[in-house]
Order: sequence, then structure tokens, then C-alpha cells
Amino acid sequence: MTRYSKQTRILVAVDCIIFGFDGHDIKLLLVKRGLEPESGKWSLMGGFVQPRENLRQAANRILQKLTGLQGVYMEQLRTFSDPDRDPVERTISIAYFALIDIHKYEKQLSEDYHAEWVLLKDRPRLIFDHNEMVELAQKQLRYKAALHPILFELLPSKFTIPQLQSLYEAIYDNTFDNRNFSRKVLSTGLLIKQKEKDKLNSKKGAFYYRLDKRKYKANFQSFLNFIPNPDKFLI
Amino acid sequence: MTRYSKQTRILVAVDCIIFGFDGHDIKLLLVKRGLEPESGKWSLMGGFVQPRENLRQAANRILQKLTGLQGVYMEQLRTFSDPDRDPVERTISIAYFALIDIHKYEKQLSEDYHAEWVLLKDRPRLIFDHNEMVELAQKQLRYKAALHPILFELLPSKFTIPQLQSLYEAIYDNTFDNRNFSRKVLSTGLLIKQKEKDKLNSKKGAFYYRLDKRKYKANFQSFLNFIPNPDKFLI
DNA sequence: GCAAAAGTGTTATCACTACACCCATGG
DNA sequence: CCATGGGTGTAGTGATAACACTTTTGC
Repeated sequence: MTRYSKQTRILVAVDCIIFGFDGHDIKLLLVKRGLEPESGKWSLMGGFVQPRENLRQAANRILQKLTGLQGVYMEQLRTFSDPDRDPVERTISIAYFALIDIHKYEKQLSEDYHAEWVLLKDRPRLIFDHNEMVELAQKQLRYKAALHPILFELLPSKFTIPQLQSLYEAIYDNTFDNRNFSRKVLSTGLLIKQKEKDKLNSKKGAFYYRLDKRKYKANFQSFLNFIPNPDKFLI
Repeated sequence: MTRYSKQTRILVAVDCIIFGFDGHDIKLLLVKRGLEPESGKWSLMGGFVQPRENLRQAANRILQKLTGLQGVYMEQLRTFSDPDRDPVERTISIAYFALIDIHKYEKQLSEDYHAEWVLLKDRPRLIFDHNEMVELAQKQLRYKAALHPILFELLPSKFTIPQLQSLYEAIYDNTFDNRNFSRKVLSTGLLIKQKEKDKLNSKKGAFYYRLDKRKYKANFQSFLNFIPNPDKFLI
């Protein structure tokens, strides 16, 4: 029984802005588009929403198809709807942004999609309005990371404080005072010190930490103020 | 030339969560649904996206149809996509929330839609997933208002500090210390004191203020921290 | 023994909170 | 003259920011 019969139905897609961190730089996972138009150009990984799935399911399906990963941090960003955004046919697209530990599958990058990690800073031009999507996602990431402990999603389960700081510095394209940074981070009580050290990045070695998952979930909504003068970075 | 031909097209709607403030309480503008199913039940104002309009245009069109107002503060909230959210036919809906000065059109409420302002606190049960939309909008409003000077959108162009405080108290269902509140608000430099007083709410009268529009726009993205202990309110 | 990164402490400043009284006016 | 809401000031506390030196160890 189909009512609403006078209305126009529209194609609905999901596009994923996938961020990773390699220890120095923020990266973006892109694919080479396999269908016309714009075949061969760089694009976000995306796909059409299927009849019986909701958007989160669609986004997870797309991410898994590309990376093989499940349980990835993902949030809905915004819906893009310019009638001409896709020249073939009107398509609205819901952008999701995802944070993944780049090491979890650096190797298993699906050949099928010609996927590649590129530096966020000097990424190539993308098709359609995907550039705008990436810019918005970056803004949102900075915004959210200033207030919530979201960036742990980009690190492996064991990480050092200097690594964490590098990540924040990459996100905000800035340097922070290491004494203040580690004091602030440790004062949240979210981190559990391990006995081993990471000796790859220095001779002295830096202690590993792990997230206290319980506290992480409990405090996720709290305002934590990880970075000094957040105003400066969120314009 | 239509490619993508194998894909399913889906109905796309916009629903507006419209907030107002009457001096004491936060209100929500609802309509009585005029079509089956659920005809006669309370609902958010919404409508289908038309072929040549984007979502913002659709939301503005819907809001204007209902209230006659243009240039209203509005932001995209989230897209709701459960395949069964509308029992008639699959429809995804993009929720927008809007803030309006309730006095601007209290009277011109369109009879056509049986629109009514209801208290947000004891609103009736709404159709479909509109209850969820309202809850998310309220959360988002609290979140955003804790950091950004967004609530001025709910007030007339001239307002008093006690009025502003009542608004914040209504939003957070709490009371705040009036000395700290006015100091904090005035310290932003966003308000321009007027010479007249509002004598309706007290014998002494309270000075009117206006927003400094220039600074308002410039500072909109700043973290202003209008309320004490924001953590408390945002869980 | 030296280069390179890790780790740690103190002080000054600022922002926030809690708190109580006087003011102006209409009735 | 009194009841009502408007308006203001201070002191204590806690958070933040600025700043430099010592430690460890691989080479």
C-alpha cells in the first residue's frame, strides 16, 4: 500500500571520511572511483543506501567492505543535498566520519578499490562536494577533540604520552607545552600506565599507557579541555 | 541520461523542531497531522524535499509556510533513517532545529495546520520517531548554548539580563546565581546597554540590552562558557 | 661522553564560585 | 513604608599557562 504517491524519490548515498594517524601526520583514506562519471579520480569511499538498512548500517557496510574492520568509531556528520552535487542524477549524501587506528589494517588495504592513505594536508582534489565534506569533518574533529577524549580512537591500544601529544599537535597544527600537556592528560584519570616502554622513538624510551575503558565511556560526554586556548583553533 | 539505474530511490523529508521562549518556559511548535496515517495526532512540522531544492531550502520553505517567518536561525541536526520509521513507505528524514522569537508571530499561527505552542516539558506524544528528534534537539540545544551565544535567537531584539537568565534557567532546568550570571554575560562584550528599562516585570525596572551584531557574528564560534559546571547538564 | 627525547615542579595569573546587601519603584 | 525584583563587590579556591632542568640510554 504505497501512499505519498505524488512525491519524488531520491537516491541516497553515504560517504565516509576516514581519518588515520601514522605517528606524524593525519591521513585520509581515499579510493579511486571505479564508475563514470569522474572514473579514476579520487573520492571518498561511499555507496548507496539499500532498501532495508539504516544509515549507520550502510556506513558500517561501506567501511567494512573497504577496510575489513568492524566496531570502528564513526559519527554522522551532515547531509549534503545540493540538487546538482552529482551530475548524473540527484543524490543526497550523508557524510560519516570515522577514526581508525591506521596500523590495524595498513596492509590489508583492499586492492579492489585502489584505496590509499594520503596526507590530509596535501590531499588531492576530490570529486563532487567531497572536498567540502572533508573540510567539515576536519572542523568537527578539531571541535570535538578539544572537548572530548575522542582521539584515542586513532591510536593503538598501547601508546605513549609523547605519541598522544604528537597526535594533538597534528590535529591542531600546533605545538603544545609537554609539561602542561602530560599533566592535563594524566589528571583525567583515563590512562593506565603500563610497565613496558616504547623504545622506538627515543633512547630513553617512553612508558606505554592504556585507556581505562570504563572511565573512558563514563567520561566521554564530559568537557575535558585537552588543549589550551581552544578558541584559537576553532575559528 | 540516468545511470545508477539499479539503485533504489527513497522518499526524503525534512522535519523541523521549532523552539520558542515565552519568558518562563521553553515551548515547541507542533502541528496536528493532516494526512493518514496518524491523522489528527501531534507531529513536528515537516514535508517532502522537492526535486530542485536543497535541504536548507526545504526547511526554510516548511518553516515559512507555517510561521510566515524568514531568516530564522536554523541548523541541521541529524538524519533519521530507520527503514520502518514511517509505516507507509520508507522515508528518511532530516531533522532541523529552529530558534525563533515567539513574539514575532504568536498571533499569525497558521490555522491551516492547527499549529500550537506546547510546553516542551509536557509535550504530547508525537508520531513516528519525532519524540526522539525532539530529545536530540534539546540535547543539542543545551550543548551548544553552553558554549555559544545561541540563545539570543529566542529573545526579542531588546531584552533584559533577568530575561536572559530566565531563558538559561529554563533551558537547563536550573537556577543560576544572578551576580555571576550577569558578570559573565556582560564580560563577553556582546551586549549593548540601552537607556530604556523594561518595567513590566518589576517596579524598579531592568535595563534593556541589545546584541552587538558585529561581535555576535565574530564571536559565535568562540567558547564562551555561559553556564557554570557545564558537565552537570550535558550528560 | 654526547645527542635526543622523556619526564618532572613551581610560580603567577586568571577564572570561577559562593555569598549578602543596597537600590529603585509602584502600590 | 514595604514588598519586589534589579543591581552590584569581594574573598577564597582551583585551573591554567609559562617557564628549564635532570634523567636515561643508544650510539
